[in-house]
Amino acid sequence: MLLSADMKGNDSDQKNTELFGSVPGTRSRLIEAAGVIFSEMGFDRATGRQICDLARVNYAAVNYHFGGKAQLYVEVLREAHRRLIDIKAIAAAAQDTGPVEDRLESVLARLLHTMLDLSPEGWPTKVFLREMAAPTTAVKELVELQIRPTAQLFRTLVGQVMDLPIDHLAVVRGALSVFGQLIFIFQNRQTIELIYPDLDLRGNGIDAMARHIRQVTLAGLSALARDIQQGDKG
Amino acid sequence: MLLSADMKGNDSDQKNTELFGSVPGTRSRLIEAAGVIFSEMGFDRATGRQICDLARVNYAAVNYHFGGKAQLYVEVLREAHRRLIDIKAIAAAAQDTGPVEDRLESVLARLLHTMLDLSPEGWPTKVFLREMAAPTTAVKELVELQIRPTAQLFRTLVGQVMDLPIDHLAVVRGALSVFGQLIFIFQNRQTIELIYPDLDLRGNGIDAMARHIRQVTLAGLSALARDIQQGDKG
Amino acid sequence: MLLSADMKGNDSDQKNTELFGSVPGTRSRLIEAAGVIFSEMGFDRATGRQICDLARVNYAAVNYHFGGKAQLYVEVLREAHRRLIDIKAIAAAAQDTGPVEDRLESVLARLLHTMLDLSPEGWPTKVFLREMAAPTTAVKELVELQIRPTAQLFRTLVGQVMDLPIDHLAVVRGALSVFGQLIFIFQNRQTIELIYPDLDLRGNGIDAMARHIRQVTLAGLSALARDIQQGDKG
Amino acid sequence: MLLSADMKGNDSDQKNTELFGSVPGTRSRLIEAAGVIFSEMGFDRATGRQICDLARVNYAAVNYHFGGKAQLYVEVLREAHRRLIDIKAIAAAAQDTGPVEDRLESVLARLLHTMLDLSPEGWPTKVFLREMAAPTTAVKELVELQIRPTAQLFRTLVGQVMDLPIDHLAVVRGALSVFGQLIFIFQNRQTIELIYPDLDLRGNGIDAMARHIRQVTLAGLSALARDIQQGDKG
DNA sequence: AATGAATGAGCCTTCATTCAT
DNA sequence: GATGAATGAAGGCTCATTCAT
Repeated sequence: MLLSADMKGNDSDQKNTELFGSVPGTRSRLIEAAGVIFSEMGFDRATGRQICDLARVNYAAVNYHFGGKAQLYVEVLREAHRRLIDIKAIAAAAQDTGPVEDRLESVLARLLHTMLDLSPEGWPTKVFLREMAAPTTAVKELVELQIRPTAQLFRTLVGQVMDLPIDHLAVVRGALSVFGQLIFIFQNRQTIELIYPDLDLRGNGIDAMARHIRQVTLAGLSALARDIQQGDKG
Repeated sequence: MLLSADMKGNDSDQKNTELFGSVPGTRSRLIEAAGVIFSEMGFDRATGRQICDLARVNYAAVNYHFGGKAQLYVEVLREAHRRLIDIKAIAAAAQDTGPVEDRLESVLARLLHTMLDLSPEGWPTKVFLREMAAPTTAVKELVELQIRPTAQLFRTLVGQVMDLPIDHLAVVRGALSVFGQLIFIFQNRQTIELIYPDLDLRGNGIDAMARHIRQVTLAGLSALARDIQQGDKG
Repeated sequence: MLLSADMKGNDSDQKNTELFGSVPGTRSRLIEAAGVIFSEMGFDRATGRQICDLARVNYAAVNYHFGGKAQLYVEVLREAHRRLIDIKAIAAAAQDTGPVEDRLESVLARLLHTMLDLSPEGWPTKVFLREMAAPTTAVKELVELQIRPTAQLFRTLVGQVMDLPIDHLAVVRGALSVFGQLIFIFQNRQTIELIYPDLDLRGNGIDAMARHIRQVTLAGLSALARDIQQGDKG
Repeated sequence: MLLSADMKGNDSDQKNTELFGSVPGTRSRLIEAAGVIFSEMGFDRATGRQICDLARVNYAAVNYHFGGKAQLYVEVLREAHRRLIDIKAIAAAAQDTGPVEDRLESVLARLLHTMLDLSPEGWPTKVFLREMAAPTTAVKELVELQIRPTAQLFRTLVGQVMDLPIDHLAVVRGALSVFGQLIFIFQNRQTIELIYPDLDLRGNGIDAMARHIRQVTLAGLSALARDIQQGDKG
């Protein structure tokens, strides 16, 4: 392989991308298009032709710029990560003062909206959660950079709700409960919509769903915490 | 005759050919082999050649017995769900007399054990979670035949737990909450183990996790139901 | 090959065919169905499945009874020949007394009707004329048995019209002129109907076409004959 | 570069790449090879591998250049008709001044020579007659682009010969008479030579045959026209 | 006599990739 | 830097055929 992704590196059409918003440069357009396609079809089902058609570039450009479909995928994951620093903002919000209930619901709503957003701009989250369910070797890096902070955040919040130390196993399981209800909806969205067509996962229903999860979780975890603190070890 | 006696003895044909078992089990061997391959590669990446090689069957047998790769896949999904969730047993448990809480607990325990007791190497688990997360067109069949009944059952149970009509949106969301906590672990086991290495999802930890979900869910849904019936519409 | 067509031979279900009109026997049904399919699709395009479906017999029956698709085709050609002895009747009519014009038109009309008949019973003519255009090795036999007599008939008629000896080259060419106008319509029927949709090749238009050919041919050949007999050697 | 100089020199790329001839001629070689194979085997029996082997081209080139076997076939049909009947020349001849009879004779002579002068080994002849006799779905394209204009031209000429309006059915049938005599020989040459071995369809006999058809047709149609105009409606 | 099961060969197509400019 | 042309490797499927009963 003559051109490694590293060699081509970080820029060289950023000049186009950033300055002239209209003609973003072949390489950038490819990543953007690949993000959209990969997030919708997954790595296997996505074809180079689809991506290049969407990016309006030559079909050989994938190999020219990235050395292959796989390397393009890695680059897409990296770009997804870059955009998802947004998570930090969420974490900041979680550390605000105020009742835990409000902070939890705010975080839930934000995440749900990001995940269920249908606009093509939402691909970073999607491609990223796809990787969680079917990890490739490329994902290890992402786990450290994206998932662990988010998980840590939930652990913190749940620890506060349950009034237990952060490394108590019940807190870990509690974080999974919250995270699970959230991610499950995203990861199985199509199937859910098939089974429950009267459930709105696109408009206002998203907020309702966030509130629902908050309510169930708070009550459930509080009850559980009470049990535990009365000696019923998990 | 290409099938030697030991070949036929080795695999699980006998238990697979149900009711009026047909004779040599080519069909069963295909499903079993396809399950293994599909669970490892996914539908797209799996090739008919791999499956037939593993099943020690002629390559045209897929078409002869199932009409194509896609229909074989559907059959594999059916078999997977059949092995994962014994709906009848669940339904029976759900119709037992006794407090709703106990019945829900019983159903949950059953599901959790069915899902989590299986080693992650078992293809039914893998192929099933793969499909729910990245639905192919085959999912419609599966939904109608297998998932919808299960979902309906959950809706009924949750409706009883919450003492709300089955088409109340809070019941639908409640069913998702329960299902979500289960399936999420299922679908993201690898990632979860990466992030929470101290959480045991293979040995005794399974029971602990089961108890956790049961406790959170029951308490959470009950509390939510109380709120709703006091006028706080979900 | 264990069973050659010859070995299976001529009968053994003729008892069914002729006596019980309702259940004609596998072998007969196969030939009949194959005739229909071959006449419509040609040998290459016809598939064994189509034939067996139409005949409502097992898919392996073709090989069982005939030893293969090719041998079935030979048998179909033979059967076509058997039914086309009808030609003899035409020849007889041609030798009737009466004006040549009438006899020619009668023969033309008869042939045209047979050729353009759309009922599935018309397959013998069709499968046979198909062979004329794209002769397989199986056709040689048919040429002798079917085509040569018909050609001879036309030569006779044309000879009478032109008042020339039967082996005069002008007579041969004249026969081709008549035959050509006829066969061309059959062999290119679909194309003709595409180009001249207002031309009726199904109902009364057939008779009109026969009369047309008779008129053109008679006048044209007569004129040509006059020229020749005045010394203008063809 | 796989194409050696002699390869490129041998075939007829130069004359095929019309107008803005592209560079290496893979496409042309494919059409030429496909013509040969299709003419010998028919569309169904011909295989892409045969064609590409003959063209010394990669097997995927068919799809790349034409989008599939079917579209390649259409292109071959177009090329065949282009070579067989130079419509423009015919149309020019038809619009010459002078008596209609002369113009018809001129057109007929042209067609006959184009068709019959070609050795039966020339694929354009074969593939074209094959298609008219056993139309595939590709025939519609061909009809619209090539056959209909030619047919229209004949209708015009015959209409002038017969002094009848172009949509008179007798004109349509007259055009068929002319066309039929030509094409029939074309399509059934093998069989004809089998039956009339003393008829020369390769050497000087072609001219004789041309003159024959011209004489019969002119005299026949004229006579028929006289009859019709005297009230004997066709 | 007849059939359901199973086979093997081969075809058309698609895909990611490389070549040459 | 970028692209149209061309490649080769499979992949899924269909077909005629054979096997075993």
